[in-house]
Amino acid sequence: MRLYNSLTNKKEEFIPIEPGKVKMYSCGPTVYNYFHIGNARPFIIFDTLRRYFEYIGYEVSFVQNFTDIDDKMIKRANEEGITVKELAERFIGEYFIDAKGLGIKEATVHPRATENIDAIIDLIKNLEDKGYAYSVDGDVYFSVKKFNEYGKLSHQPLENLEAGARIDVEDKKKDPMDFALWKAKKEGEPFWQSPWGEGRPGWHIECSAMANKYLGKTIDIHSGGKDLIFPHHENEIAQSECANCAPFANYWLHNGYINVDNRKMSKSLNNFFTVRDVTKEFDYIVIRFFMLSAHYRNPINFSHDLLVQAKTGLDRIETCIKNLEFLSSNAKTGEADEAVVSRIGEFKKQFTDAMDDDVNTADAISTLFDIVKFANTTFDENTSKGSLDITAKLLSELMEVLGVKSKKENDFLDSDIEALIEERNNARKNKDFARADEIRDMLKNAGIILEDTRGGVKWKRA
RNA sequence: GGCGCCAUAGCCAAGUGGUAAGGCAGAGGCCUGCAAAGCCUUUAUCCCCAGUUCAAGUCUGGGUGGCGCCUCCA
Repeated sequence: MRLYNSLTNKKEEFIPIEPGKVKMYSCGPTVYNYFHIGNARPFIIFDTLRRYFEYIGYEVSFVQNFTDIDDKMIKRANEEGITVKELAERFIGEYFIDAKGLGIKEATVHPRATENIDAIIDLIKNLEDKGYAYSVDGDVYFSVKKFNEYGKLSHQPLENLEAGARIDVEDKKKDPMDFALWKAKKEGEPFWQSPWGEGRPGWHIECSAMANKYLGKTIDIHSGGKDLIFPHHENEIAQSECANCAPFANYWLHNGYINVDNRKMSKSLNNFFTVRDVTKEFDYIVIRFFMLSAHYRNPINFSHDLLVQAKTGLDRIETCIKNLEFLSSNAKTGEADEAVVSRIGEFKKQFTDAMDDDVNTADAISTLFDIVKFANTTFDENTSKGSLDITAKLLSELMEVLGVKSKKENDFLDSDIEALIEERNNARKNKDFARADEIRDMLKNAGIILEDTRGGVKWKRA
């Protein structure tokens, strides 16, 4: 398996620290709002990578944090007139609702910054002891100049980064590039006791502390959106490597942006759509399928039309699985055809080759369509049950790896539906097409689609 | 100013130097009580210029256009 490593700007063969195991850390949301489509991309992409690792037999430890204390949290909580903790509880709950809908598996651990203050303080103390950090009036800063590899992820020499650095008048930093590890308490803000007095952690330090605590000094893969490369990930590297005297992450993976009208979707540009809003019109799983339809490092435009396209494409695959199940239920029992078994093996390889190539989900999805085409053109009511079943199984399995397998339900009981279909069949036999269409329309309105085929009537939930 | 990314059909999108996957949409046809689903046929020389090579969408150089990071941001 080859992965594009932002650290080296190259695709590299993935070699885990421990054979058969993968330790992944992915930056999670700041829980002050519903997350938007742009936020969703890394969640979906790296969940897909995680699923794929599991599919090919790896044991994955996947850590994704919640940032539940920072400036944005405090601001929003004040606006809402609730505590930061209440705000966090609320949006962590909302996160899980959307994440579940999007097929994002729960991480092995979802640590929260506020529940790991001890680990954060220990890490800062460690840095201070080693001379990488200094305190001023209850603030603690990391001294960037002490880490001579600073800039290795963003591939920028320190001078270049400095050129753009903003110097705050109030700042107590010794150097404009230095960043806060710990912030002294301000009036009305949540705080914790520390060796430097009452205060709260800076943003970057939490990821270093939690990655270290839950995964160890060196992890296999650290991932997040491209916009986290600088300064967030650069700072994480500095903190972790100075504290541990060990490489922080062997592979750094970064996804491209979601654009709207070719501009980056972001909160500051205020051109974002929350996932929750989009689900008013499209299924969660359509959003996921849309995301996976392009390579994760490329930018993708977000638009209504593209979601419609995604939905239509996804329907084609789902319909195929339905059709295979239908044929199978009526098939004369039989062993799978040798030729089919062999084709299935080829398709599976085609899929894994695509995924092995830096998680090329767009190519992997084209394999699904190839299987659909194969099934649609070669199978009919004379096909053996075995052949139909292994094909349906592979399709379902690969859909599951991509996390785009939908579970549709509605209020109708299967037995009710079957009874109505029976009634309609009788009407059709008697050429009472008016009644037949009436039943079909009624079911359609309830989200059940009927199809008349040579083998009988097929139905599916829309 | 520094660093970097992208440019493939109406839309989306893959593509290890050897003569352009796949999906969506459109057109025509088959099947069909109608519908749905499906099938068949049909739609590109890969932004421009120059170069390397027997051979380039794929490498090199130069343009043009779009975007991003350098400041909170997935």
